[in-house]
Amino acid sequence: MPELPEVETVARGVDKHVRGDRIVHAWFSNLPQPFKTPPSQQAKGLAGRAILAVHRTGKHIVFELGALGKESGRSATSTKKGAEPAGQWIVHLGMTGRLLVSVPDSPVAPHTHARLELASGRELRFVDPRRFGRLEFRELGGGEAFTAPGAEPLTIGAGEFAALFRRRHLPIKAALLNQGILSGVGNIYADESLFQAGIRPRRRTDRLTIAELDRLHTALRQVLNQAIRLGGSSVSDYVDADGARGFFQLEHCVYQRTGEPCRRCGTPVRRIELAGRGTHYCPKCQR
DNA sequence: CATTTCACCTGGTGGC
DNA sequence: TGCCACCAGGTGAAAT
Repeated sequence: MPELPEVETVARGVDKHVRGDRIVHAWFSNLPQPFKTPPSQQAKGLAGRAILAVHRTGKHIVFELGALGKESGRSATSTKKGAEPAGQWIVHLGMTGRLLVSVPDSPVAPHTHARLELASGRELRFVDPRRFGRLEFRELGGGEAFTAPGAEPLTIGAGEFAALFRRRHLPIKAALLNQGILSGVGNIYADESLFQAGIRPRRRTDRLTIAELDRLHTALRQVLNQAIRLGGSSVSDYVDADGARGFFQLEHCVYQRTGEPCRRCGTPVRRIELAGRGTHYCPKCQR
């Protein structure tokens, strides 16, 4: 489910509900799959922490956590401004992960792998049927704060953007999906931005002109920003922190529209396989 | 090295 | 109704 716009939507929603709250108790399933840090270690690490803020980096949701101990840190510690995060909880949603803010007595969905009980009485739940998601806890002694490996698509400039692709020899779609180059772009927004830019997914990055890379830079940011405004794409089961669906799927021009007429020229949308992923494009509008 | 393929999982859909 | 093939928002390890 989750690419940059969906992850951004979830992170904003979670932040709104849990910023300033405190984790009273954390429960984790004991399956091997969705844990980058062993569940027992996460449970111990999270209990008692204040949640300072929640934000997105690439496709990761990062919880900035306060220092442990000092019950109800109201007195002495409250005066120091901008407390440094002492730990981080990092959530990657994989394909089917959901992060939901619930009331504690609401029914627990199948495939719930984490439940964080909060001081406010709310409960934060991580649900992930396919278990491609990842949960990680980091103690921040000195450094080691999480950073996404690739460039942020929404803030990168046109020149830097073009430079990312200059001397590579892979299809542009494969490059867009590579998180080490750009972080946050996935299958939907790769296809949609290439359509907006009029570029075929198989074109090799080192054969694209500066003008084409400029178009792609503009198209990508435009597509991502509009998707964020619409709360992301709910293709099958994606929902935000409140369980609400997004609406950008109604704006898709090519993604999962195989055989349907191109919204611009009417030519049937074509589907190929590229980099192991279903890839959709208009053979007339994209060259 | 850089690039490509495949395994990791569950569930929904559509054909027969 | 059941069975089966195929598809799905991602990514790291293995192969080329």
